[in-house]
Amino acid sequence: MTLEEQLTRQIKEAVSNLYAIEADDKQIQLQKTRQGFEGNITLVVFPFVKAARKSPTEVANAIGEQLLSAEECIVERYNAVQGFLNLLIAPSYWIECLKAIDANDRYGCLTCQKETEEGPVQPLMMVEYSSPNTNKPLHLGHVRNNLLGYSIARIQEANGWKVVKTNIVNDRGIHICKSMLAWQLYGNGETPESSGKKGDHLIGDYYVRFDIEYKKQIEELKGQGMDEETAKREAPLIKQAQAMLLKWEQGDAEVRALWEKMNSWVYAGFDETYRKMGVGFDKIYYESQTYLEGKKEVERGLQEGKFYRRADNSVWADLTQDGLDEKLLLRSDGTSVYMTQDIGTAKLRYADYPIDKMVYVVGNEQEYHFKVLSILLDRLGFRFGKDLVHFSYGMVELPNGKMKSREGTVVDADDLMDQMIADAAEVSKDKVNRLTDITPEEAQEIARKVGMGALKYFILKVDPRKNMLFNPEESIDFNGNTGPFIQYTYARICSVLRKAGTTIEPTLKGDTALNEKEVALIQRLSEYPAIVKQAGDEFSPALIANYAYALAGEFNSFYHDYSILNEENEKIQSVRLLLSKNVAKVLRLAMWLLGIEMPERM
RNA sequence: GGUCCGGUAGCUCAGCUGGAUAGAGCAACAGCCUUCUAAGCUGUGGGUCCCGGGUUCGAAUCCCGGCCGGAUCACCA
Repeated sequence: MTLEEQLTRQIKEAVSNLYAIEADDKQIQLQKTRQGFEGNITLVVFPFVKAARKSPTEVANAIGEQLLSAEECIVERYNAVQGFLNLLIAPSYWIECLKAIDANDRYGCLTCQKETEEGPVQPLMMVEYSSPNTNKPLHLGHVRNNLLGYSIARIQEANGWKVVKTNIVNDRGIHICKSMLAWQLYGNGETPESSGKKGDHLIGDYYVRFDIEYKKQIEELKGQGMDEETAKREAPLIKQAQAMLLKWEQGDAEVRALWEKMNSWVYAGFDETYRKMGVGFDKIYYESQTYLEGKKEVERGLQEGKFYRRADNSVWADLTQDGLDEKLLLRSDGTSVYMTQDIGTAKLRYADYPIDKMVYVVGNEQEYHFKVLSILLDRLGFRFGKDLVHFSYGMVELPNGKMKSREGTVVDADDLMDQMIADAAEVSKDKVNRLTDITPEEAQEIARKVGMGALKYFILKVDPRKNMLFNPEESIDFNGNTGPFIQYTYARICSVLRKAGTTIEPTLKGDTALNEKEVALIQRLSEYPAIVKQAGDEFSPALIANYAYALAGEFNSFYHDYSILNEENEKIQSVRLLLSKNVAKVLRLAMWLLGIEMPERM
């Protein structure tokens, strides 16, 4: 039972005795005691003042007295300030609390079950993230997506779900044809080997090239007196790309061979990026393998009168009843669009897995798309349509606005990661006073963990729903509210524990004295499971990050003020060791949920 | 124009399911390493919580109306 639960029960009893108030949980408002007041936890008594017909202070004092005389009293002292009843919890409670935390290696991991005919089972959540297009390398926007998706998967696992991480690779479509066409026209047979470029970067360069040449053609046509709209439609390059897409859908051998070759280059590049980022998937879907299923579903919907065909042969869904527009599902030339593919992918996924909850980690720019997808799936008779969750996160913006691949104003994922690791290596070079016995390989490994930790934390600490700013001119910090700060705290504890040597047995007695900072730390540790729960409910890695920062900060303050290894009182030393060990454990568990590795030395 | 999201210190962000004196980090300034790792700790300065109403014992937080910024409403994905 948590502290809050115990107190809630006792407070209910108290107000019932005192004022005959039958309080519900919502009225029992407990919060952490504010700095500057004595106490650990505070009851807000305003909700009882009216019914009690007493002043707030009187009510607070009366409840305080009741808590002191309660059976299994855990309150040592109390003080009442206006309507706030500050409670100081007895040290023996905190010692027991610490022992319980120590005994649990999977502290903070919750269980979750759903009832079935065969008994309770773990429910399954599928998390889709990353979802790259195979026409360009990953950039910082994708990094946010990948880190969020991966972290969300781990957080939901900690909340008791069975999680299947999935990736839908957008490996076909007009944008892919643009890269292919540009390579065909201007590439002179260039390959990753011949150019020394990573495959995804090579392809990305041709995607940019297409746009440059296309724009030239548009300008030319406009110079001949054509209006912009027509020029965009009539430019030879776009017509060629459309023709190529049509050929692709018709299975043209030559186009397919080119497509296979170029995609294989991209996948080799992506694999490297994912490995460096430390993310992975349990099941990968390719749109080239799901779009036909989508087309079939659209055809079915058409036959069942749920969609309609226009005179130009294109197929549409009328969503005006749902307050939305009309949505294209198949182009007039019969080729499929994004929506078509997503319908097919969804169907296949539900056929492959007993999904209880489907989560799409996709940017907030696609909110309309998922609203429509949900309605379309529902209309097609899929029970899961209504339940899909679009985990909509904000954009990463640069000081001069949004990133645009075609315009080359992107922060490349590979470059950024390399830069972070190089910066970390540079910083640790200055830390000459320690780690003298370390090999260059170990040093590099630490730099990798620290650099990636800085990057991941930088991104994940921000509320995922909000847009965030990245300034390439300013390197990501290694001091203050950062990943390395937390890693450093962890490394320091590891160092202390190494020097303490012997394994620490939790043989603590309830009468051990605790200082304020020790109590604050234990209390902070005790909050962790609730944070994990909340992070799961709200899909927010940021809550975990902020928690870890607060915990590390409190530990650093404690570490500064009190010695652990030089403490002469054995009882006190063993409490401090046990406390340190568990702070390290929770930091590691929390950072694990963010996908951040923790170096034991740095 | 419709819909959605945001606006908190010079900058980047917490806090937002209503509670005490609105918090961190960075940047600036001042201290702390013969003592468990100074990627640390301590302190100083810095705020019309976009504006105006309303609800309430109490509003950065909830409601309404503005202002500003972003996203979206494609035979793009």
